[in-house]
Amino acid sequence: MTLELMKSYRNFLAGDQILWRGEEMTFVGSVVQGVASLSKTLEDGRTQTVGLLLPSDFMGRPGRREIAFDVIATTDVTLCCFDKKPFEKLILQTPHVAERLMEMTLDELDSARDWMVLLGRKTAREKIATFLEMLLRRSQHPDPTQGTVVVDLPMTRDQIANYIGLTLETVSRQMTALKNAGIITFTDRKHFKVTDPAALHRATGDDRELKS
Amino acid sequence: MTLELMKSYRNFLAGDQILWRGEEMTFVGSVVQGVASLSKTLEDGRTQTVGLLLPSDFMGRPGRREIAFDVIATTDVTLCCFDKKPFEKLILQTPHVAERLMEMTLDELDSARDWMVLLGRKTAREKIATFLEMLLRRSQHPDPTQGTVVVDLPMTRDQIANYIGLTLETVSRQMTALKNAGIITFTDRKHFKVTDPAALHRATGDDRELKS
DNA sequence: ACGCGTTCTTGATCCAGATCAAAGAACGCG
DNA sequence: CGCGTTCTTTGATCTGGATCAAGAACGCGT
Repeated sequence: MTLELMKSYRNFLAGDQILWRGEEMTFVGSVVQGVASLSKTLEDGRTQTVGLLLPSDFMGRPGRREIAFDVIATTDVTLCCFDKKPFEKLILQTPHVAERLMEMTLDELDSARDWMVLLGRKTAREKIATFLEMLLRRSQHPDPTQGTVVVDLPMTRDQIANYIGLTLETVSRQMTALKNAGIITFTDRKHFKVTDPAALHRATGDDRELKS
Repeated sequence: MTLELMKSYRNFLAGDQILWRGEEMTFVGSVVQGVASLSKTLEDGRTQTVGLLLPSDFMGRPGRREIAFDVIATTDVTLCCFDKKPFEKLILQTPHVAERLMEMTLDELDSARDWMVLLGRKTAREKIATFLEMLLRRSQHPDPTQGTVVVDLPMTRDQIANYIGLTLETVSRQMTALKNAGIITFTDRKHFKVTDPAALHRATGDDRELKS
């Protein structure tokens, strides 16, 4: 009856392919820990990451048989999975869950569109700033004292480049530029602090707006 | 009870702003004829079109209070509208409609992601080819004899540029390049024929796949 | 038919970011 | 601890598309 009974956990190592494009999906689930990326590949090998799954993000689309992109574990990942069939049954029975799912899909659509603006119109620096600000916003601040918090940078320069439509060299250069501008500092390659959040936001090119 | 009773038509002239970003949406609806575009603007005026509404496309997101982008009439547009409140009530009562809505939202999400690949990774020529092929696919062939059909190009070079992340000059150049390559011909600025659909597809950079 | 604003094409030049190349860091792993 | 491997940074150069700048073609109203 309840979701609890049909729940299972799956683990993947960094680099593992979780799902292949065109593959039939047998389960839905959500990310417990780690990061996974949704990506598409052109015939000649160029790839574009079309979405990131961070902890708490939902994966899978009830009602769809197969998936339209590859899902790859960016870091080691733990997924909380439900078999698709019973899950779909549950949706039919509980309108509340269906509503929530619709809500989440609309959120995904909104962020996909925001990303279209980034990919189509933003400069390299604005892309990096937007990406880092997004990580800051989504990072759970274990200590939300408004002091600078260390943010996890859970991917390589190359993976970042694929997500924001640049090359890894440009990613590297723009990140050091942001560092030299005194906006961020790196504790190591995979962790950074935002020393000047306002300047970071200004560097994104977005309208000033703090919304939810 | 039925949708028919709460239906109304609204007309807009080319260039009219149908909805403003942040505005509260009072209705949902679908495009009867004409084309509308969904677009976002950066603080300095750069804009990116994040979606096109062609005839039969649905507009509006039940459950969401306000809209996250501007909706502008690209050509003269006729909308078939329903007041949002009663429409939402209808959804709650008819799971079938809710399902259909979910289906459409997932389709939108998929095409948004395809567009992310275009914006992030495709060359100018591939962008144009992809755009034209999309118009060809979506154009209702009044005469589906597999001869070359005249396709409507319902927007200016500038609007196209905003949709595919280029400048209007590059759009113009690449379209003449495609013409010179013998792939398409123009009857006038707003109508073209695809003389070599296979070559057009090859020019898109996409995997060969004909799916639905 | 004519004039005028708008849109489109074409040419010349420029530049942000790609590409090519080569050192440095960090990271296992035996 | 040493050593190959995989990442990252930094430098030098190249280039696709942007930008700047005229004209040419259209479309519309009178």
